Amino acid sequence: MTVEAREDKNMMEDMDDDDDAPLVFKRSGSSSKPKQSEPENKLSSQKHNAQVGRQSSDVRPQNGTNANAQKGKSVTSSSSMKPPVRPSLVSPKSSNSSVKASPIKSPDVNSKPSTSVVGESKSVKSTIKEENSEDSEDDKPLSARQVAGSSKNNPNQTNKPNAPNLGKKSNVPKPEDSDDEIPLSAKFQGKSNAGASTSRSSHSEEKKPLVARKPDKNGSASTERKPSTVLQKRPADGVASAGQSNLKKPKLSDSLASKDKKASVKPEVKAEDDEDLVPLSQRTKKSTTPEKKPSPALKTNNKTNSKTNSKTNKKSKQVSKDNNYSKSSKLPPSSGDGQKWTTLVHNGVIFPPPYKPHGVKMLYKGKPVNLTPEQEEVATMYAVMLETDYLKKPQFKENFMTDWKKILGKNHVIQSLEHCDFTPIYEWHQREKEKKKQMSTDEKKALKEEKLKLEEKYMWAVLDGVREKVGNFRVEPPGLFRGRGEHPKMGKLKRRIRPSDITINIGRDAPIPECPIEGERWKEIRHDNTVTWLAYWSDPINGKEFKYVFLAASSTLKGQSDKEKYEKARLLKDYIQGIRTAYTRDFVSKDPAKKQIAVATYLIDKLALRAGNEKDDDEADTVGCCTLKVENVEPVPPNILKFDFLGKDSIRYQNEVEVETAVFKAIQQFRSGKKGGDDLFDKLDTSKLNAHLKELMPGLTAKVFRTYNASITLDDKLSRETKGGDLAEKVVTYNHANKEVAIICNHQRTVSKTHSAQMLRLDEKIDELKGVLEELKTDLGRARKGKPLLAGADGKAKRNINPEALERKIAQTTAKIEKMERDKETKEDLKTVALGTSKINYLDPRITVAWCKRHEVPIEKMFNKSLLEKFSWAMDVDPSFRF
DNA sequence: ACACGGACTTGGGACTACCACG
DNA sequence: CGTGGTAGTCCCAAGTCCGTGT
Repeated sequence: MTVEAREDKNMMEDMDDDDDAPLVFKRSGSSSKPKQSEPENKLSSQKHNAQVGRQSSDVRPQNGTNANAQKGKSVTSSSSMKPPVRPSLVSPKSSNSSVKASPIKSPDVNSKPSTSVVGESKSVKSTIKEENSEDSEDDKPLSARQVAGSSKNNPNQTNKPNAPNLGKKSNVPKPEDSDDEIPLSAKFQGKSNAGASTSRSSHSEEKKPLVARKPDKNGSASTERKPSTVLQKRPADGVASAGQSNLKKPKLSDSLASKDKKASVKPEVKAEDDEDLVPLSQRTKKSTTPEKKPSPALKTNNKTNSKTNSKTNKKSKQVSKDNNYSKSSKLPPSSGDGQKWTTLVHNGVIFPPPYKPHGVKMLYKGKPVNLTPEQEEVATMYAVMLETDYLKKPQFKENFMTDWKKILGKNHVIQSLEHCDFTPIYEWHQREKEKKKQMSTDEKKALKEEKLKLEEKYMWAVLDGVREKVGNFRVEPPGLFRGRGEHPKMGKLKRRIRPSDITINIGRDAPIPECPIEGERWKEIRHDNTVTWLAYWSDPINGKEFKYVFLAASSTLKGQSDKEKYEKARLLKDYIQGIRTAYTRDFVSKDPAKKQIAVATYLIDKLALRAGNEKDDDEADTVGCCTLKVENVEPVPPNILKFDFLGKDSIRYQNEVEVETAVFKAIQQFRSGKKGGDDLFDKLDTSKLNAHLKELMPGLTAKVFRTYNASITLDDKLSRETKGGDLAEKVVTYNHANKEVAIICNHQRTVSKTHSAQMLRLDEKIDELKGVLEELKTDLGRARKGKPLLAGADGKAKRNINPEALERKIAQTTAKIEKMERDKETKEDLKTVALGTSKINYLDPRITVAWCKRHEVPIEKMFNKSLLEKFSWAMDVDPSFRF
């Protein structure tokens, strides 16, 4: 064992060296290309994700300030004591949006797609599209649509056109934008086609193989899924390339070698990208379709392969795959059987340093107490949190004490938290922090380098010959669990994770990472290429859950998956109209289950609500669409629904929305005869909902609506609201669109503690500038009349300046004031809205990249370094790309 | 039909690095 | 040159969704 490990090590190191180059995208220039081929593949397959979509703007929750407040979390400052604060606030800004669903034209929804057909469909669509071109409201978010309908009322939204149909919706404070421009709906109808229905998918049955374990080198047992045979070494190429990084070797057979592949691939790829050109509808179809559905044949192959697995298989597999389909079909290699990689090399994970006792004594009933290092460690975790709001929560304290007592032992002097005084430890900690802060820049730098050196080898993995960043190679240090909201387990001790808790997943031919802690060994070694994790351990707080180590977001693997997510959302565009028509029809279904599904789908589509899985009692009490309680939705006649509930992360969602009468009535009916805490949708859960959605579109799940609505909204707003203007104005336009999306998705943040002070300071500065402006104007008047200028504030006489110069100054000052006022507005506006989350997770980066290209905005203005890396797959999109 | 195990995405806040300012 | 505001990172919790075994 060890031996082997060693070898690896070397390898890796070498590689590392190569790369020093820090960032840079791994993929080579064309970068995306290579990948592309893969991505497609994936689509087809399995799992994954679909994601979300969203819609209209109207809906936005009102958050205003309140929202923030609500979150209980936060704030460290203790001063305020309030307990957990949560929601109190809230008042929304009122908005209501009205939404209506627009009924739209086309009839049927269901359409399930006929399979094949891709080509056809495409063409069809295209035609359609062109004709109608614009409109289709479908593309737009519901809300938007509605709004339009409602027309006047909604000020807010922005969105969509008024197409004829729209339903009405309401209002909300936002101004209306120009929605009008939008076209109408035309398109929808056709869409259906496509898809194959469903399922195809892939399940890879094989996956489960299980595990036989054998002891392996590290002593840990290794499991293998299949009978594997011998190991072959990893293909040389893999290694080689590894060093470099770039090309990923395709899984293909060696022969294909990257080059060929690329070449061949490219065209394909191109095609995809090109789709952009094509009308939306077409595009989507094209791309998506092919990708998604693997031909049966393929699947089979894959499966078999996978099963067989083991090295031999691997190789052979690959080959075969390639041959069979890969290129032509576009399927992703992985697609069929769920294989995610062929070779995987990494160095495992790094552990936090062992606890270093500080010896500072806390007081119990006023007297210093001796604690063992273990006891002291836990006491310190608590002491450090002295100034946080957590320590105001009884639940937290109780859980902490329960766990700490286990370590103190039954007869320890410390029996009650009440008599504990952690101040000495807290102060010691503050001093340590201060010391650190006071270190010179050089010292800090040295420290940083030292750390880097220690961690470097863990930062990278080589997957299929490509060097990729590892996301979280640091094992979580022990600490006190900080749950969000009113989590029943907050304050519990999260114990230290040891190597014997960790399962490593690595290529069969790769050396097993050396266990970094002397005398210990890994729990298990696996060689499962159907998953992407490099290591995992079970969560010490909730033993049923796992903590995984994955590749970073910038990796090809994640990039592919991300792209598939957006492609799926784009596919929804083709189905959305039919889906909306269908659920609208079911609002009045006699079948209660159907009716609930229809209403729930409507809410998910219109409000971008999350699915809402069931939760255990030992988790914070939060809800999503399927788990909404009667008390969370209040119908206000004639047709307004007031939502108020805690969603993911205990973030409050408050919104008033105008809905279609049928929905309004349905909600009233669902509520009747129930208590506040009862489920609004008693006949529904996420699996039923998603099963239904899958019948409407292959791979469709609730989250896809969020992605769809978020991306379509951005695309729509950008195209509608970008006027000429300078760079700064364009950026403002983008951020405005981004903000709309964040509001729709209810992405909030707490108001910074210094927000109000900052606003005041801005006001002061503006006032000051205004004073200067007045003075300049006075000066100008005098200068024009030839009078000497008045003395300045400092009492000194000013030099006389000619009127032109004064005018210039006035213009400058005026511009400065305007800019500051704009900045101030934006700041106030965004104080509770977080733009980052949607940018990272919901907005198809190709929309942004294409927009930047079209409007000559440097992409760096919109994406920071991490985002650029994460979205490297989207960089070469055609400027005409539209979601 | 379900409960449950499992894998992967999404999310806000703490922490840091960094940059403009007085 | 300290500072404070921020933008960017890190951290890890909390969701979604799939497959499975019962």
